[in-house]
Amino acid sequence: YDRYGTVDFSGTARRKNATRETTSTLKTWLYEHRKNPYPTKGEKIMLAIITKMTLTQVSTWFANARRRLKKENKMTWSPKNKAGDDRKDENPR
Amino acid sequence: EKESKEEIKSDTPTSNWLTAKSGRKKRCPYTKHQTLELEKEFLFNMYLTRERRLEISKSVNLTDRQVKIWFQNRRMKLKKMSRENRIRELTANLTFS
DNA sequence: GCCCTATGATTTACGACGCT
DNA sequence: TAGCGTCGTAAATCATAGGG
Repeated sequence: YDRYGTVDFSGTARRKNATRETTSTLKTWLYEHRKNPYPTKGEKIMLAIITKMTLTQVSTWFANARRRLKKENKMTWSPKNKAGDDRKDENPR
Repeated sequence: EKESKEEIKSDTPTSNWLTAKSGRKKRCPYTKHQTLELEKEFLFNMYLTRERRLEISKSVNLTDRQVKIWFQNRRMKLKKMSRENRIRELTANLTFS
């Protein structure tokens, strides 16, 4: 228990769901890039800034979104190579 | 604290890991005991020698490869936590009055 | 308040690439 | 080449916000 720092101490960030605006922004990006829903690091940073989320949260959001879309048979992109992933064109690392 | 039935066979023990076709191995959550042992070792050293890794894998009943990957993932987790703490501190000093 | 389940985060397991 | 390193991700699982 207590995955986040302290057990409720007024002010200790407990997980919060994304706001409607944030979800809307990310869903829009996802839909516009449905053929390749893998934002590059630069794109993630941009999305993180406009949604006021952290880079990690943006990555997690996309990972969950892709997987849940796939589970509902709504995968609109090519399966990506095997598992794990594939190179991300622009400045890979 | 009773660990109920620990160390249950990890589906594919010694039998194979590569013999039966190469599907990706299904994720198998480690027991509290296994995690605790790995965590203790990590506290001692973040990087394992081949010998040490072999000993550990035997003691927690995981494959050599699983232990190697566990340490790799653990180091990534540590790096992520450090990053977050750094930013948290920075933000706190900026916001605190 | 008491379930639920949708959602964000964490835990295993790899593939691709790096370096020695 | 062998072999272990990091990085990004998939998939499964976990924890709990939040709405009925």
